[in-house]
Amino acid sequence: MIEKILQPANLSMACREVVRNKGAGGVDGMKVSELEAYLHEHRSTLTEQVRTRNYHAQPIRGKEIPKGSGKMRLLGIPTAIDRMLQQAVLRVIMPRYEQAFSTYSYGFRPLRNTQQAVSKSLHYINSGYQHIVEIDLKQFFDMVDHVLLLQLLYRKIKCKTTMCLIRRWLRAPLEKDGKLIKRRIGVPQGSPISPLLSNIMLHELDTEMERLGLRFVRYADDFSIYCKTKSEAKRAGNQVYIYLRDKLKLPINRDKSGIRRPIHFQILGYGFVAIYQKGVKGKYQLVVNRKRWKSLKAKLKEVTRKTTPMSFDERIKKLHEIQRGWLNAFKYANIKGKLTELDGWLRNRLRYCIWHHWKKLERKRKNLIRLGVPPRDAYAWSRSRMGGWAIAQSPILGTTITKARLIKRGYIPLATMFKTISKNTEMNQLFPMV
DNA sequence: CCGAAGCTCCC
RNA sequence: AAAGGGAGCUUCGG
Ligand SMILES: Nc1ncnc2c1ncn2[C@H]1C[C@H](O)[C@@H](COP(=O)(O)OP(=O)(O)OP(=O)(O)O)O1
Ligand SMILES: [Mg+2]
Repeated sequence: MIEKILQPANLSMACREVVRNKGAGGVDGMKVSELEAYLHEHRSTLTEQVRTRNYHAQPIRGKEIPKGSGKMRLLGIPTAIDRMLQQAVLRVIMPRYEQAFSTYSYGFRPLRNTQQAVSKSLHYINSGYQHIVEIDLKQFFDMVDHVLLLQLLYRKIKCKTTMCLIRRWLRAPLEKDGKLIKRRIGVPQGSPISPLLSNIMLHELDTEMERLGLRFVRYADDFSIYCKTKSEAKRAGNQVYIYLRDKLKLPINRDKSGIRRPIHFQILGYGFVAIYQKGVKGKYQLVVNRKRWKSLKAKLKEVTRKTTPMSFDERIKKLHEIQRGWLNAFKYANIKGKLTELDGWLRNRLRYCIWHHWKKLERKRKNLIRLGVPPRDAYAWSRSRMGGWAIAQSPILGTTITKARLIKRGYIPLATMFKTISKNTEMNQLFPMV
């Protein structure tokens, strides 16, 4: 197996992956842009070192980054060379595991996405499984037990050299502000193979849940179990909790875990609301959760700030990029109404930018006249002492810089873009060609 | 089919 | 600065 890993073609592809990620360097300071040259020069000595098990993984560089809620996430950044070798290993061992993994596991896996996970969840809920055990593991990557993991790995990987390589990556110390820290547990958040390793660990959990006959969806360390009754849910949650604690040595995150009804359940950025319709009872549909709406709004706000120096066309272009990306991520949610609401707000933001862009009183007056305001009123409004945001919401801009005019100018509202995206994906599902 | 850039999302 | 795995979309080039 190690020969397959070290094959020139495999190494080159591994190298390319690392280079195109454009990540920062590790403890040796080698930039990813220098990696290709390094490989050309030292490929034979490197591969020989690996083959003879004389290759020693370098320490990983520790770097704290903020994660949403004021907490920090400790990244473990391996050197460019280690990242390349890990990519090479990954490309070889990933397929061997893929076939074994559960169909209900969706995170970190090729050809699988959040949409599939969420659809499965919605399907369970709408089939009457509405007591949901939600579990998130505490500090998941940091808590993975090396010994246990290596045992699990050995079941499939009999190649000593490959195992040796992986063991050394797990054992590699973490360098943080000049000090080397020994690690006995944890897969580094930042190593190319870590996500796969984490799935190998939790594959055991998947197997156990399947054995218990549970309906579940797992996305990395975030998983949910769907039950018909509350007592069933309690029992399932307890069994799984015990299994994680005793067999896998993984603690759960008590705040993010519990038993929920669909309306209070959130998964992968989505939420659920009851379908309000005659003759339909106990069915739910997908919406986007509050947090994601907030972050979208914040992003749109950022590019429609008068102080952000950008031309109107640049703003539109930027807005479209953000809109397209976000809408494609949530195209399966029922969010038309909310989008229309946001569109109203966004139009006012744009009016605000335009008004501010006119700057001079005279220009304001002339532009208002050009847009059909009687000269007297135009004069009065142009001298108004109201703040920009108040003006933007006032009827004067609403009737002059109209929705139609904004659209003519090239702006595509969220709701419109959403419709187009939905239509296209619908078409693509019917005719998967083109 | 391959490559570059950009944007979004999940963990 | 800040790493990684995965998914989606857009534009451009071969
Ligand atoms: N940028 C990232 N965002 C979220 N998770 C990441 C990221 N990179 C790697 N991961 C991996 C490592 C995490 O252990 C795992 C689960 O993420 P998450 O539940 O958000 O944090 P956590 O389990 O490390 O801490 P917590 O105790 O807050 O749940 O996903
Ligand atoms: Mg967690």
